[in-house]
This record gives sequence, C-alpha cells and structure tokens, in this order.
Amino acid sequence: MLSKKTKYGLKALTYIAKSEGDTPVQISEISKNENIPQKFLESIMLTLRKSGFLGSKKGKHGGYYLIKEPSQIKMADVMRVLEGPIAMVPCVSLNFYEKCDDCPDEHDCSVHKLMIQVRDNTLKVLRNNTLEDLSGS
Amino acid sequence: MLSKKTKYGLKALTYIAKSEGDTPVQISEISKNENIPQKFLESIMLTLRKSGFLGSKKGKHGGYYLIKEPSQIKMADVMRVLEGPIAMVPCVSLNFYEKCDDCPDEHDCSVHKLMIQVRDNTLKVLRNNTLEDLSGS
DNA sequence: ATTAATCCTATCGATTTAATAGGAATTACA
DNA sequence: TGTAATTCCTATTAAATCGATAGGATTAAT
Repeated sequence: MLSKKTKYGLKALTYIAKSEGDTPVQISEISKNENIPQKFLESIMLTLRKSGFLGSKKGKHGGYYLIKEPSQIKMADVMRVLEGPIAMVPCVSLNFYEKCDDCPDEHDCSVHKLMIQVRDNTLKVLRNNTLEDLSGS
Repeated sequence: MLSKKTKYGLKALTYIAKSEGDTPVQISEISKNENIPQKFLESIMLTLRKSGFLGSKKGKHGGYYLIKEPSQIKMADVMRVLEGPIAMVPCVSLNFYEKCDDCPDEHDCSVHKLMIQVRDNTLKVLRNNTLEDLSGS
C-alpha cells in the first residue's frame, strides 16, 4: 500500500508543476485545494526540499517551487524518498538491499525470483513516468 | 513491502509443491527447513486451507497437501488472500476498490493514473506466474 | 512592529504486524 | 483403549509504523 505521505507528496508536486507561475506556491493553498492536512503536508514538503526536489522561500509571500524541470523528475526517485524501497522485499532492492534472515541462499528462493520480476516491471513504469507526465492533462 | 505472512506462505506452498509425495507435508517439517516460526506458520496454513489452496489431514501423520495442480495456482490469487490488494491504492484496485477521501474526481488524479500503470504491470507478472513456475528449478 | 510564511523537533493515538500461548479436536497405532 | 502426534481455533502481546498534531523558532515582506 502506498502511504498517505507518498500520495500527498505526489499530489503536491503535481499541483506545483501545474501552477507554472513565478511566485512560489504555499502549503496552505495546496492543503486547501488537495484536501491534505496542512501540518502533515508541511513535514512532507520539508522532506521533498531536503531531498532536492523543491526549493523554498521563507517568510511572507514564501512557499515552494520546483528546482528541476518536471520532465527531469522521475517518479522512481520521488517514490524512493517518500515511500522507501520500490522492491517488495529488501533482498531484491537495488537501493535498499538487505539479506533475508530466513534464506540461506537467495538464488534458491522462489519468492526472490518472483519479486525480481515484479520489481523490474514496477521500475519500468516509475522510470518512464516523470512529473511532466503526471501533471500533463 | 511484502509481509512475512505472505513470504512465508509462498515459501510453504513452494515447499509442498516440490515435495511431490503421496503423504501430506507437516508444518513442523516446513518450519524447520524454511526457517519459519512454527506457530506463525500454523495460522498461515490455516488461511491457505480456508481459501481453497490447501487440503489437510488431521492427527498423527497428518499435514497439508495441494488441492490443485501447481500450474493452476496463480500468484495473483495467492497474493490477494495473504497480502490483500495488489494495487498500491484502493482507488485502482480491481478486487478491493474504495474511493479516496481526498479525491473529488479520481479521473483527474495524477496518482491514480500512475498507479493504474503500476497495477497493470504487477498484475501481468502475478498472473503469468503460477506455483509451478516458482517451484520449478 | 506586525504579519505571514517556512522550519524544526517532539509527541500521540490508532492500526498493523509478527509472533506466542494454550489448549481442543482428531487420527494413527501400539 | 490409551498415548502420542498432529491440525484446529481463539485470544493475546510486544513492537513497529502511520497519520496526524502541537508548539514554537526563524525568516522575510510590508
């Protein structure tokens, strides 16, 4: 299941991408229009800024803006920051690999084999889709 | 993330499929060979039996056996029983659909569009793979 | 100054997960 | 007939995670 954090984060990024204005977009505006609890969204925006997807301007008339072109923001990268690993088991994760406690040899594990296929197909989608694709009509 | 429940369940099914004997396979045997806590595995086997994947024999020399041919057991079906929805958001789930609280119109939701693609690709893999594929060398 | 915004850390309650406990029911077999 | 071995069933627990909130500190525009 996708966490609300990720869902809200994706919606917020899409909202900003669609805004296209010069002025930064405020949390309160996104919160209202996308029905996201404001305080929760605050913490998500903070994460996205610290991960290099967003820039921010503080104080009155402040807000958030994209740092890169929407077409350069891959969903796979956003997902990794907000949701964590894309793989369904750590032993097939490219960026968050961990050995399983119970598997003596993961090359001989049926779950491993299946989950590699799932990962590859999910990754294909998430690498192909950029923020531009999400925010396009 | 795949739950341990699902992971253990898949491993157990694979183990039984590989056993090929006439006698039912016991929980204690699976538990030892696959490093799965026995009591936990008990409850998982119960679920798999009640969902129609396994039959059981009680008492001494009892155990579990497959009811269908491994080639007839689709991973998508097993996953739905053990893990729940395959979709990452309920609003794109085929079998567990639920409307989102925050979306006035899900056809206008960027997350929705993306997650449909993810679901379709995941489903493709999970429908293509049967227990036979998992248990084959 | 005042107002309006982001920034930051901590915390809380609810839910889910992984696992365990403790026995009841059933069957094989000596 | 009795004992051991197994599945069956329900309840409980401990830990982790999730969604959200609290309360201010900091910064900038006017």
